[in-house]
Amino acid sequence: MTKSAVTSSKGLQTRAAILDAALDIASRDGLEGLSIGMLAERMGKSKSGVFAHFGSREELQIALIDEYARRFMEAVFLPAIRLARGLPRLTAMFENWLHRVQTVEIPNGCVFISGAVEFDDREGPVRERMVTVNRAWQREMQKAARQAIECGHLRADCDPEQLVFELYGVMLALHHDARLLRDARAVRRARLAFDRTVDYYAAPAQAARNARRSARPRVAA
Amino acid sequence: MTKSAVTSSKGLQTRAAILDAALDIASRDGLEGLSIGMLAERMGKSKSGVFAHFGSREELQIALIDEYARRFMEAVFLPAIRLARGLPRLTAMFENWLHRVQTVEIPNGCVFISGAVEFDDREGPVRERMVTVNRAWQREMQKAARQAIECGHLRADCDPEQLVFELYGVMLALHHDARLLRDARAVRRARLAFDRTVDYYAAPAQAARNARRSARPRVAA
DNA sequence: AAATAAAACGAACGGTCGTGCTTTTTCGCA
DNA sequence: TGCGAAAAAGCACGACCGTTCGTTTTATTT
Repeated sequence: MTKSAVTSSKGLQTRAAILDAALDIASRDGLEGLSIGMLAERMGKSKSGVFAHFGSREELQIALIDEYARRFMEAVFLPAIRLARGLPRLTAMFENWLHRVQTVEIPNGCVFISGAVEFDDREGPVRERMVTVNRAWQREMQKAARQAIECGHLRADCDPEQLVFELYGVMLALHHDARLLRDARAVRRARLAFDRTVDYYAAPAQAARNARRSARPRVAA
Repeated sequence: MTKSAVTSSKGLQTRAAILDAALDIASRDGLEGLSIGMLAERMGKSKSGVFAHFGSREELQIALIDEYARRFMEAVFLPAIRLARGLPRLTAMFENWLHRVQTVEIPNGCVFISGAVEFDDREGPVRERMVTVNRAWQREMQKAARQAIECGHLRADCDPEQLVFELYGVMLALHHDARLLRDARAVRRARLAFDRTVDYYAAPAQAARNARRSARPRVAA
């Protein structure tokens, strides 16, 4: 369903299957916790057979990051572009994100978060890729925020980068409370924080129009 | 200076020294990235000699969590109790935290964060201890928030747990941007987010009194 | 169906891991 | 100064790690 695109010729097909299983493990145990041995065992294949598809553990990790980012963008940002620019689209992005967190990231873990923590003070291509994909989604969200300003939904003095910084903080806190502390109220807290943040940056005219807890559709793909 | 308390009889003395070096490694590479071998090499001691002080790797990790939590509380919360209850104390806590982040956590890493990510879906005593120390500082900060409400500095309808949730999100975003993305503006962003949050929850009378970016002392120990 | 290419396998390498022993060194005290 | 206890060292173990290589099994093409 969310598997990677159309496959061809056996090779790419099993490569995709490996990537799929690897994402499952890496989400749980992190990119460093993922070992080729356990990945092979889980797939009922030999270690060397699995290994050959990527050439090195590092390239496997990079492929994992790319695939995870692809799914994230597809689930969070892509469906939102069908909505009107401005606050509707920004809100939809947040809701899509929240839905993804509840359905896949809380049960399985998030590679963006574990990867960031694991590689934030380690040099090399894995770290660099991590930075790249992070910048990519941040840019996307900043663009949506900027459009909300242009539409007059958010105040002109609202800094898009600051807004995205704060919203990502909400997501990180959500992961922390939901996964480590197993606090069921975390999702509600995250929504409240989002509302409060948007409310703060909302243009006066728009703020009055916000019926405080309006309906917010999550746009499905 | 911030070494652990008074030591006695060689044994506890070297144990403290090991803990000190281990904290350095664990901050960088996480609790799982810390190995007894590299710890021994770094100290110029034998693996088994280091090992004997803790009995198991798990107990070493737990001792590390405790020591890290002790230092955190000592640096962030303890100095703040000398200030007046309410917003002054809450603000001091945040500033002390921010100072610690800049001086030790950004350069070295944070065990609370890496530990949370590493153990959030793994059962066992290490995870449990992680939860315990997390709850401890959250309770402390919630208390400060509650007092700020009682003092009339924050609105009566402000939920202390929600406030702490949001403030921790700010800290997590700070770590992310400062460590992974190496964004020097992260600290400024965190302060802005704190101001905005407190401003939002501030009681009307207090809000007017806030001269927007007032002096905020960081209370030294 | 035969020939060629791609994929999976199995065994082995050098390393590092945590941990259990036994022995040696060092310390604290009478 | 010497003796008992505590601390450190040395060594070995089984397990798992990523990786390499030669072989065998599958796919694909002629």
